[in-house]
Amino acid sequence: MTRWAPDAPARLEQAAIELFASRGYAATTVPEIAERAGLTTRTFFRHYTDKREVLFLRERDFPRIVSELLAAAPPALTPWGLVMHGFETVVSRDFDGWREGMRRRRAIIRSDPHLRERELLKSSMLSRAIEEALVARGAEDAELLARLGSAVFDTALDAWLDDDADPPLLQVLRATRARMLRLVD
Amino acid sequence: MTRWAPDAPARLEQAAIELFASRGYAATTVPEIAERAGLTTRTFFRHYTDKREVLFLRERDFPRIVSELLAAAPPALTPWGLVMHGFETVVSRDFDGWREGMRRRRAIIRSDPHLRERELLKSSMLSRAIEEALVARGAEDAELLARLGSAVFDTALDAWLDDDADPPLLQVLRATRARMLRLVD
DNA sequence: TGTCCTGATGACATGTTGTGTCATCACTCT
DNA sequence: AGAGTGATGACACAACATGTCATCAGGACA
Repeated sequence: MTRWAPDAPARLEQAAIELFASRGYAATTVPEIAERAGLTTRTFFRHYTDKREVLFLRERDFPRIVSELLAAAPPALTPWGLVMHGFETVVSRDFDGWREGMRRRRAIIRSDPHLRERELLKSSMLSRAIEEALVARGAEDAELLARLGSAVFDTALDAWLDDDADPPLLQVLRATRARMLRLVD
Repeated sequence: MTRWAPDAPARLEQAAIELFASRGYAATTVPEIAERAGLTTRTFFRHYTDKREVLFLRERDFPRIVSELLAAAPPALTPWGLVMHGFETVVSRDFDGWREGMRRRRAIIRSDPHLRERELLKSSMLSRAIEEALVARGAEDAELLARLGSAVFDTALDAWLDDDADPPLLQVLRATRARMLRLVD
């Protein structure tokens, strides 16, 4: 047990989500978030580089996770199969059950372009991690593959969050991948 | 002839590019940019909502242009053909010749995550415009098509800027589209 | 038991970004 | 000539973000 209440980052995240949801992102200030978490403004900025970042605590590990996943994947896969294998694995492990929380978070993010911007940067960093993992395995066209994979994944995620029937995300992802094949020529 | 020197937005853009290039994005302040353009800080923020935006003056018209292009495209095209038709048209009209300017701008944008973020938002807004144009023409899977198109376009643009042989962007775009077909399964 | 070290936090100061508000002044329209 | 328009200047100010030093609980170790 440490001297301070533990998990300052998580407490700040929780306080921020509550305030953003109730009075809006732009209308809540960092001092307000810090106070609700029982901390000071300065401490907020020690854990998060800026006000937007507090909504993306979970995303911090994504690039590393995907990177490890791709490095450990079966060697026989095609490059595109490898990319989709990574997404399918992480999706089966980490996503189902979080749907409601993700919906709430998405509603906040959609309410402000600054948050949308940060979300796009996170997605782009994930794409970059995929690209590097592909290069490490000697694949060609890593940049294009990573971007296409991200496009399919992001679209699947949106469809999953919008679908009130709440199917498994893995199923939506595979369907989106198949849709893509039918569309392009 | 107006009372003030014309083209305040363009002058601010020019001043900003010069300062960003010489001393870096983070190290130049808005008052410095404004002074170099012969204007005040307050006037800078009248023309640009924030410091990042000054690098994206040209992007303002993109969504409208693509939108009009897709609305006026031949009706016989497949949805994917329509998306790529839009990119191919705009690319042939507006891009060749700007390569050096775009390379300089890209170097600045890559130097700072805040600028990269804004660039991603612009790309996303373009994608959204494509999606809406597709919906207006009654296409299915508009979101996925727009995202895939953007992925191909962004990748082609990067390859074009990196290729010292300076081929026509249209050619690079078509090659990227073809590469994509070979990759996915 | 006492001392030193460590690391998270608080306290304070400060620079930068972004906005609200009102005044100014050249130009235009009538 | 006088009223209206619209871009800009001037000023005030809130919020964001960072640098720096002080504080203080707990662990390591003699």
